[in-house]
Amino acid sequence: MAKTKDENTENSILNAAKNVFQSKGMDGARMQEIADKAGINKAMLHYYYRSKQLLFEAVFKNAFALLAPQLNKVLNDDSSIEDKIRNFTSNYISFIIKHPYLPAFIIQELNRNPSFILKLKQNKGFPNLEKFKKQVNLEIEQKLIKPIHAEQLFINIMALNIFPFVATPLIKAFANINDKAFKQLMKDRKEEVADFIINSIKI
Amino acid sequence: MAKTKDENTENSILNAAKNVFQSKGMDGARMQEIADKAGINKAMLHYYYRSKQLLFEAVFKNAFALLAPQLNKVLNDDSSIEDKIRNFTSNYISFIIKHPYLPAFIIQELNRNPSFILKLKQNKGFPNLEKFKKQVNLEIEQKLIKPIHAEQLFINIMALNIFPFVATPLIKAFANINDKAFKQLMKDRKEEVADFIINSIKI
DNA sequence: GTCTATAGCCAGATAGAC
DNA sequence: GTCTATCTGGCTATAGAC
Repeated sequence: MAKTKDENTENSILNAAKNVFQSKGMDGARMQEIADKAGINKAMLHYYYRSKQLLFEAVFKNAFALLAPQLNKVLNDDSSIEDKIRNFTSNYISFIIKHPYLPAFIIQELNRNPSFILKLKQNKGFPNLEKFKKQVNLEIEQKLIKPIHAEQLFINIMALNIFPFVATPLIKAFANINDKAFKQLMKDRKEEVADFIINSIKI
Repeated sequence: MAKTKDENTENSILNAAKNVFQSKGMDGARMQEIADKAGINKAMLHYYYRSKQLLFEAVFKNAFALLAPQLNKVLNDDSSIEDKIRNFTSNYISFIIKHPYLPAFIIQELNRNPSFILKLKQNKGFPNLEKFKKQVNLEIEQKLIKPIHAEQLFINIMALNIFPFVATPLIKAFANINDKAFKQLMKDRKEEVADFIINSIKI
């Protein structure tokens, strides 16, 4: 419907497709709705992207390409584990507040088709734990942090940062809070999550 | 296909529907596949459950009814916060290892249709944070644990326990591990997650 | 490049025999 | 209760005019 500021048709399609696919998923999305949101005709979708599958893949790859660099930041820079956790948590939650559908979308579609990630792993920017592992083990040796498996620490960081944005309706229902209160909780987490993790591992 | 030990048709349908809906989701599921898995005809599905929507709701409610008591355990018994966290973490991860699709299914379908949870909230067994909040605040006052908002602690407990089972393909790819190694990591988490949380909050 | 019209298929639901 | 056959609608995709 709204053309916002997409210069060309191809871009307005991709933008509309992003909205529809990320909220409805591949199976729930309808080409007609994407066409309507892009303000063009259904036939144009096929003219530019050949098929629903290919349009979906374009959206998915874009979404993943936004997420991956955020992770690489925590995995591959040279700051201390503590600084990494603080920076990552703050940056990442800010990032997701701007793209709230993104993590649930990626997770849902990977669960639907796990082999999809094999293609992504080919890319050289694909996140990798090797450097992070060495650093964790080094800081344990230096008695800077308590013993912990790097994989478990990594899972914990991911979980604490991402989960609330994936399970939003569940959390709002259990905590019995409205949208405004939920958003405030998420803002607070920018610092609270980092403190929580660091409290747990620092000596 | 396999009838396992479903006495009657209705049950074998529900069981087949559970498998298909939980792995494909509402939109991706096909009535034909459910019929095949139940070893009966497509028309029978409608005879017993009238529509795809109603069959789905039966599956969803069953799934949620399995999950809720697990949460109520941590929220409403009288043990200390520390004991609750240890018990919950161990029990919950054991539970999900037996039902690996369950959390992703519930979260995905609630994201697809968030208003669905309003109906669930009517049920008297629906998890509620009030008692847990009071207990957290009391233990903070008694200097047993560090100051933390009960909602944030609750989110953290949920996140650390549930997230890896929701984002399994992502974690396996990032950590570059196979299925066997992943399962071992999850078993280890039965104790590691509780230690991680308690380390963070205890004084 | 953009549109209308329609082909072709597939899935959910129903009718009706047994 | 269980089946086969079929209706009906909706969806992706394409043909073809402009």
